[in-house]
Amino acid sequence: MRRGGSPAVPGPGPAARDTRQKRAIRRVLEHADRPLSPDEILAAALPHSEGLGIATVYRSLRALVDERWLSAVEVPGRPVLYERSGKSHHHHFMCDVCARVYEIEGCDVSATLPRGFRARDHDVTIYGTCRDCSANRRR
Amino acid sequence: MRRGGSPAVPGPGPAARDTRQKRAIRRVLEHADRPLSPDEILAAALPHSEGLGIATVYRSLRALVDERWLSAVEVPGRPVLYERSGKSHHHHFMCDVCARVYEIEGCDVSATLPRGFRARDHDVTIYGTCRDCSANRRR
DNA sequence: GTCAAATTGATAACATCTTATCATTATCAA
DNA sequence: TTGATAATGATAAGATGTTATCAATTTGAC
Repeated sequence: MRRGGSPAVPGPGPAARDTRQKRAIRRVLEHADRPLSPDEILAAALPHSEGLGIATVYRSLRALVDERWLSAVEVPGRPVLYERSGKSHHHHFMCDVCARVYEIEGCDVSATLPRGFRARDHDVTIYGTCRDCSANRRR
Repeated sequence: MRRGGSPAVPGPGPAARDTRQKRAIRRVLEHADRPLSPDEILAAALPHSEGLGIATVYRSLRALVDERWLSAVEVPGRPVLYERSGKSHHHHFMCDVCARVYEIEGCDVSATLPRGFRARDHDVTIYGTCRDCSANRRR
């Protein structure tokens, strides 16, 4: 059970200050109900931190991933998304219409690999129409 | 069973010539045992068509996808790969070591989607170590 | 063989996403 | 409050993948 008290890096590093920007970004990610892109995170955090810049978002995301507070979610054909670490095993649903990515639970995968292949992990992405977009289209 | 005699575009377009370059590219894809990236296709086709350029590879790939001779395969965090169309339903395995992508058959997925979500398709990507890399590492 | 025009290859230009730079500002231990 | 310095924001620069440009070449109907 790899958890890493401190990041894999040597020393504990410099100070690490608690800023309005980082608080806003963490806040957004704590309350997100789906993985978010850096742009979405910026947009959602701006109201809590006027003037927040995209560079700070990227910097904070990198730091939060390093300290394992965040996990990167990669979906085919989209930029990397971010979600809180430590969630139970789950997969993702990408809406054809709005391109948002949702988490889905209870997904079973069974595969037989060729001789000599060893599996370490897997991703499942389901494509379709999300609830909002189904409703808006009335069909 | 959508097959499209002619591409979704209006007219049948201009001539369409049979060139050494296109033949080389089609040949590579016909004999590939896994989805290939544009760079891999260029490298594999070069011996059959000296001086072949990457621009021609991209042009040809686009044309072949348009006429449904090729399908694009998207894997998280990698450039788009291409494989022959018309293969039976299958998924992909990406090697952690060499980053090559293989096709795998016989993969079952079952998921329960939230109310209002409708699935249209799905992708499964399994990560691990391929046969070559397992063998080379002797462990 | 001719020749209009499709195709090619080299490369510049784009698109997109991410990181580096640096002057300015904010943090927080003392 | 002070002050060393971490952090920020604007933006340039980088990385990567793909497309456009255009002169030169190749194709193929005649």
